[in-house]
Amino acid sequence: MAKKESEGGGGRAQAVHRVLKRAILDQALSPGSKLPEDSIGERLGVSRTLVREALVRLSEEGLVELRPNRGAVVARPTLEEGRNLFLTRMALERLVVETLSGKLTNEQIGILSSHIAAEEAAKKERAPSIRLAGEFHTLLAQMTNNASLIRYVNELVARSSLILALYGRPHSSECAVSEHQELLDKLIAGKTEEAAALMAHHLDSVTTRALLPTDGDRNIKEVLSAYAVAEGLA
Amino acid sequence: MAKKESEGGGGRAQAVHRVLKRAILDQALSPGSKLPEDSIGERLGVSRTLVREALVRLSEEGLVELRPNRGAVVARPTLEEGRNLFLTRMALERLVVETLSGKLTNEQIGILSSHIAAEEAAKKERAPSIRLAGEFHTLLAQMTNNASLIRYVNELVARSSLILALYGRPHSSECAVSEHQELLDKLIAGKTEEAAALMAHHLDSVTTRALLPTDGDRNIKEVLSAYAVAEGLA
DNA sequence: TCTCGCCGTTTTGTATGCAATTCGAGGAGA
DNA sequence: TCTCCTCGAATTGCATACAAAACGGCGAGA
Repeated sequence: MAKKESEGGGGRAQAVHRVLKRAILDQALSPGSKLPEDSIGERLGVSRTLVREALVRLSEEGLVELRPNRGAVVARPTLEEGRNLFLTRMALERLVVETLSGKLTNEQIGILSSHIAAEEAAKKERAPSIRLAGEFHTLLAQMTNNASLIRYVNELVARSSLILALYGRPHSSECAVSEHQELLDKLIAGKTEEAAALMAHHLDSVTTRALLPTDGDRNIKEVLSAYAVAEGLA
Repeated sequence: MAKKESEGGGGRAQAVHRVLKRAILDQALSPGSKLPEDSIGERLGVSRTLVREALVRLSEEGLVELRPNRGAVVARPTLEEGRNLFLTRMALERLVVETLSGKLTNEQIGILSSHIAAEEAAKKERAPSIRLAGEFHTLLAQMTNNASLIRYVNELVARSSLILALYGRPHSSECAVSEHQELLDKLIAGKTEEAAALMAHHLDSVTTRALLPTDGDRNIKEVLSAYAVAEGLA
């Protein structure tokens, strides 16, 4: 009845995919890191074939960049891409909110509440709090039962971690836990427009708080990189 | 200056991907068709490795279903998935409209106008008119310069073709050309809300015109399939 | 000292081979 | 006649082998 191999959907290729994705989202592999097929395969005990498949998947999700003949690296979204990504995220999460408003079951409310509690508890540790904050959004999406919506929100949330890793202020809480609680309250009360506005504000505050680089050197690097890509200089 | 090999981004894997995608969107490969790795590879003059990579990509885009150990088939979205997909599409295309409203350049207007003219000209032929109608939407998305938005709209438009292939009425024009023209007018005039409403109506009319099966047997099959998946009977 | 180009090393691109799994036909038993 | 089992054929899962391309160091020339 129970499957072996640490559960998971299907074959080992999926497993490799999950491992890499997790490592990227935990920032164990930070943006720009090289992802050589053979060393990854050696470390994970699989052949390059499977690693390659996982890398293709990750590139489709926008988490890694596949440079022809030059290997894969963890994606390094530009500031501009980051802003656009949050715009897209807002459009989709608005749909999430509209779909869920006033329709949450008690069970769902319980799940969300305890998740918020977990966020509160982990507020001090940076890595888990980032992950939990993202999970709140994917959890909401999940509850819509809309497959494409779920997939895209998941993807965008994952990529948001990359953005925040690159451009986020070190000590700002990316998602204020209280905002999650407020949002949940509005959703329960069925106040769709207020909930949507709150979600918009929530995401917007993340972008303005995080995307405007605070310290000069980061700023300079970013400015230069924008020019560099425009000139094809990597 | 000009690249060889029928253009295209990069390696042959991408080429295989494009070929299959095109074939699926043209309905030369209809939903449910088997996609055996070796026969495809043989036909295209590449090895199974490359075909496999292309299939993985297509499955990430939702165009093919990858059944472990049982091969790949062209995706056969359910009616429910279709409805959800159009909901997601609406949310994203609303963002497209909001982004573009009042900001189209003359060059862009020209491109869109001549595209609409092409749609008008091809109105009689079924396959090209479906493709052109989709391209109008991807063209709009393209003009937002928002990479993630572009990607998702592209994907959703492509999958919409599958939905329409499965559930569309044979003789309804899926996208009324006149609606495209109206939408363009509103965009040029900068009437954002009217344009958004028009886009919503446009997509909604597609779903209601097309997604409600007209003939009884199709209806029955679909109803049964919903129950079947719920029971795990494929 | 700086730049450019050559060549060995490393890494990717792709084909192929073998093991494992699934599918389907045909036959035995009821 | 219908069901179930068995076995061969076809297909996928995965590893490996080889060719091609990119990276990096070294030395020649300015």
